[in-house]
Amino acid sequence: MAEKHLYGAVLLKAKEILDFISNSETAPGLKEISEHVDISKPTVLKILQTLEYCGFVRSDGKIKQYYLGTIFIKYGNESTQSFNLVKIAMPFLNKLRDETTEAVNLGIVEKDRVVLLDRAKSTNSIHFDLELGGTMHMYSSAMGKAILSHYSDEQIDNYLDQTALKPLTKNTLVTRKDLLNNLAEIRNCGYAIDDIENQEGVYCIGFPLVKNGQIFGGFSISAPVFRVDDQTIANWVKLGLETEKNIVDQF
Amino acid sequence: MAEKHLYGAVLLKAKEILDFISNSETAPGLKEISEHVDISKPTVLKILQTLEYCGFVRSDGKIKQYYLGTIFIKYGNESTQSFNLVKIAMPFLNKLRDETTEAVNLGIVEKDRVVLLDRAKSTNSIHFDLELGGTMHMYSSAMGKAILSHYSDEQIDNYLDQTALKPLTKNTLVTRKDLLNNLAEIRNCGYAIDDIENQEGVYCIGFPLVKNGQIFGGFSISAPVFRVDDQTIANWVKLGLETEKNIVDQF
DNA sequence: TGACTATATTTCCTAATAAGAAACGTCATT
DNA sequence: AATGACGTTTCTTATTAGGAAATATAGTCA
Repeated sequence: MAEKHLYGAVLLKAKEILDFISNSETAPGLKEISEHVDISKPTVLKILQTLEYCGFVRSDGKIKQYYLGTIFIKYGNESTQSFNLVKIAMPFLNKLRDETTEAVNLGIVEKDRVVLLDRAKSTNSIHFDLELGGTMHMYSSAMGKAILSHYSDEQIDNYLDQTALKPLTKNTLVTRKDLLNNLAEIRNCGYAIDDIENQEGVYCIGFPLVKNGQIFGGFSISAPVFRVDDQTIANWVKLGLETEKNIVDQF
Repeated sequence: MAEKHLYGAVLLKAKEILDFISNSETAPGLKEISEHVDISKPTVLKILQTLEYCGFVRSDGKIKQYYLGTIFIKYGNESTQSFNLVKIAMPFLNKLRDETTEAVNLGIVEKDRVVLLDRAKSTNSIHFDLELGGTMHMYSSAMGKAILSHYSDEQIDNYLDQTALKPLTKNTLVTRKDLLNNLAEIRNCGYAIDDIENQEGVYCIGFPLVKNGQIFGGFSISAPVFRVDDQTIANWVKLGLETEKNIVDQF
């Protein structure tokens, strides 16, 4: 858990607890939390009580169940709004969603992963939603590859040295060579294709957001693969590249 | 700050710091944070470093500026989704937004305040958005009054004893008598009106969500007052009451 | 109903952690 | 080159944290 000498042992424990609650399918109780984060029940209880006092968790029932507190809705919204990129890009991305009817996602890279900052939801009844604030690998996602393609050779090497290319679907690019070739193509054509490389059944086209050689984010159009054909792709690419230009001009 | 004997002094401090960052218009630095939360610079620094390690804050620049971390986008989304109410109500509220073109807000009460869980944004170019996760007083907001009207007399007394009725606009109901009369009306007609009582220029109609005598939330239609007239209100009330019924039936 | 089980909560003492004054770096500005 | 404004490090004392074991409380089943 710890790394070097970090102050605030309680904070690190609180983080473990919040993450565990966050990742639980069903709201956990004290015993379950205590077991999974490997901290004694009394300590976990005391931390949970303080977290609840702070509004970081809320609890229900006699045999208590813990949920993440509503204050995170506020914090999350503020984190999103702290990115100028979101304010600038979303109007264009909403328009792109209207034009394509498909989900349009906006992200940045943080610690080698793509973080989904905001999105415009698909208007189709059958669609996949990415979770806000969720993360994806760069190597498997359209947005990630679009961004990665604008890294320097050294940065790419660095990324690849630290990242295991695990297959997420049967199409995931898992060799350095395949990925590097793909990145060269992307650099050339200006957009990235994720043909069911990141998630079963999902096809994405990703675009980088670059100004003065500086990459500051990316966006993607995301659709169930059965709604995708060559003509559609050509249209989405055209619309996406226009959108990209509009966002970069405003930035 | 503290109340009783709470474990985790560092957590309480971290909360103060996060709240200060959250409430700052512009991203603050160490000195500014230290001064405002009244904790020494070294201590604040150490807490910030741990918060950054946890992903709770991110920082920029040499003279550092701190922002809320993107992990809160994830936590916030999960907090929202942990309410079944959101999953059930939002499809109906999106429909209501489409029918009215105005902002439709969904909330619950937490610690005597209305918390905005989710919303459907107005499709009009001129509109006010409530901030996700933001809170409002019950006494001044349509949603709050709609919910309060379903409290027992004792609960209402309790609320009023603990709450100062401060005027937020010139229309805010600031006397116990006026508010109690209004609550009686609301109980009678089934919806609440906020006629610029909570925020300048904003008119809202609020509806309670009640099942088996149990109030579990509320929603409101919210519009700039210049778009509101008697006929519009009558229509919104009708649509709102239908929506209310649909949501309660599903709950 | 009463015994049993599973979970939450409290107690209490030792070991570990936190706090902040003061000194030190670092950068930008003039 | 000097100034000022901030971030960072050091170090010592006072405070806080941790968890074993005991206790309380709710739910379940014979």
